[in-house]
Amino acid sequence: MNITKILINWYSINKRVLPWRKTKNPYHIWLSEIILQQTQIKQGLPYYEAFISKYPNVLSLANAPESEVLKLWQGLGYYSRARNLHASAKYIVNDLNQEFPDTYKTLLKLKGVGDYTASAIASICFNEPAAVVDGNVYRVLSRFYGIDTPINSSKGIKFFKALAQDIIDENNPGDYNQAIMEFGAVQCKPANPDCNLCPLTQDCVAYRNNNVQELPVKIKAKKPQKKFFNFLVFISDSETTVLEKRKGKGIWENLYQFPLLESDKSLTEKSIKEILKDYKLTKNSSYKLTLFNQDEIIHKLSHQHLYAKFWILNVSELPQAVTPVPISKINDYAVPVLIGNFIEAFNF
DNA sequence: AACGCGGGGTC
DNA sequence: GACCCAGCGTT
Repeated sequence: MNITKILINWYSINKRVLPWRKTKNPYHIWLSEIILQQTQIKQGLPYYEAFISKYPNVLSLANAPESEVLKLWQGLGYYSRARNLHASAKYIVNDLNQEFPDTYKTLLKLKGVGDYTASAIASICFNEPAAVVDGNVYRVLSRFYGIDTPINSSKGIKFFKALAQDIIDENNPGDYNQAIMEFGAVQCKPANPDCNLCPLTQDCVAYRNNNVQELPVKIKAKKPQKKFFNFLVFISDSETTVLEKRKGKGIWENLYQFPLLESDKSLTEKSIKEILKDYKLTKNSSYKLTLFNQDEIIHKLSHQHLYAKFWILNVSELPQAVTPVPISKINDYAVPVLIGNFIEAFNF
């Protein structure tokens, strides 16, 4: 038996029961695929349920405000996925008359849908033989065929896509695609795969060469940068605070945070007070400054390590030119996990 | 071709 | 600490 048939057989026996495996509704499949980009099933599953429940179809998603979509996405990370999901829903409703794209080529026109996601939707929903290549597929193919071309080089990306396309089951592309991914997730795992109960060992080159653990090869990422974040948590006598919407291209675009002082190194109370002189805080310029966390909170992201301090700033009135947020409404705003954890811990 | 983008998980 | 996860868009 060849690898294609073995994988499909294995999948028919071993596949996990998941809500998006009960449907071919392209809206549902699309939503699941966006949520699962760079995200494990365990983490994404509750978000899928919440989105299906709140937005049962593409029209309801398109009609929602972006702020509400981001709030529902809160905690999942890679927030451009939520913004692009929402923008694409509007595109489908406004430009495509609510008709979901049904080919690899037209699916690619959706923001946030690249080669992987277009192939997944086209194959699962529309039976188009487009091979998916995700982290699982790279691992299974690099080991089975013994290929040490780096999977994140342009050469590797092309090579593995062509290889996957070569072995796809043209008559059953959706099941084949899901089979090889599920196999990578459950059997051919990154660390300590149990090759003793693997149905592919007969022809697995890495198994024969005893270098399963060395594959796939990946060009190493550079180390994350350190950044120092000082948040100013205003609390006025009338129980209001200040949140600002993050703009620009960096992390957490369009999410909310307390006013931020970013620096190259840790700021002291003295330097915070120095900066506050320029704020013209209140009519009588009196305030009380308290550091909430004596030790910096270290928030680790893939590309940055954030060292955060939350400064509580009790004032009689908020500064001019800010929109006050009633503290009672603070949980209506989409915030990064770092901010959300603080709000929960501080308990206002 | 290289980089930025989150947060949770394993080993 | 290193690495991974149903990747994508930008430069």
